[in-house]
Amino acid sequence: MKRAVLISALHKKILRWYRQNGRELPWRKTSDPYRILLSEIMAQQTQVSRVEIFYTKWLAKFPTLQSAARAKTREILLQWSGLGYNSRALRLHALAKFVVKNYRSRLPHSVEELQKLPGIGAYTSHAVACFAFRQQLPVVDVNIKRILLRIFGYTTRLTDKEIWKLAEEILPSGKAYHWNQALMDFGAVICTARNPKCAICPVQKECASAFSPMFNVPEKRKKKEPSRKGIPRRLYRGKILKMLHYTVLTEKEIAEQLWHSFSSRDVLWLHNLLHQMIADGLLKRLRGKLGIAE
DNA sequence: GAGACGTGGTG
DNA sequence: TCACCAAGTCT
Repeated sequence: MKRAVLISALHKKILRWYRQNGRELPWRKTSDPYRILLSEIMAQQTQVSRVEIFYTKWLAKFPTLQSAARAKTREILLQWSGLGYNSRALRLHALAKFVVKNYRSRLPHSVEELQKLPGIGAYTSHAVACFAFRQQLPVVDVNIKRILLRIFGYTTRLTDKEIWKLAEEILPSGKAYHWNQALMDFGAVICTARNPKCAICPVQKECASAFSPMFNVPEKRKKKEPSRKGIPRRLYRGKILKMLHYTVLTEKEIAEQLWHSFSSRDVLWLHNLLHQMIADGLLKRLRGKLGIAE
């Protein structure tokens, strides 16, 4: 099949699938760049079904970029609590303050300017430029990457640059918004990471990997993450942050809440962890105790 | 560029 | 059960 014919078929079939099966998501009904940005930040490494809940709660508390900019760090972290990757909340807070102060509360439109803002990388900058400002740009997230690699049958590793180039090449003229949204839904529902639904896939005939037994083989074995007493370090960070939402504690008091018994080496380990959380802007020291950052 | 970063769902 | 996975970014 000629490439142009293949791409045309993909456009037609995937866009039709999307019209019939696309998810109804709150940020697809708004043109407010702040709301669209919020949804994209929240969706980073987070399932959309969980984002919806936090998105609604957040907007009830911080309906505008200005209101988020004015908020205390404690309120920001409290609203984010439970969603994960708490640094995203801090970066969004910093972004809001910066844009209110330097850009008259208006988000920049260009990918280049967006990407200078905290918490916005390649994916989010393109997503905001396309979804909020309707620019004809490709978007590459984990879904779209997976779909493209499968359909075009790439077995060798592609660099990020090559994937983005491919995404740009197949962008249907004038339909970037719906195409990008369609691909992400398609990846979440049909072309899933494990057990993709090839049997009901609308582009089964166009796909180089349909029914491939190579699915379900993890790409790379993840190296074990740092942990203490069998509990990953990042879980400690989450627990500690929640502990300190409404109070301040000494390092010893934190240790007592974490562990039934602990050694001096455990205390040193905890001290270093807290030091890192302070460096990350999550916590601060006050009168010998730890609390949420200002 | 590999590793760190939260939390909850899933096969 | 438990390792993988989820609209990535930063260092």
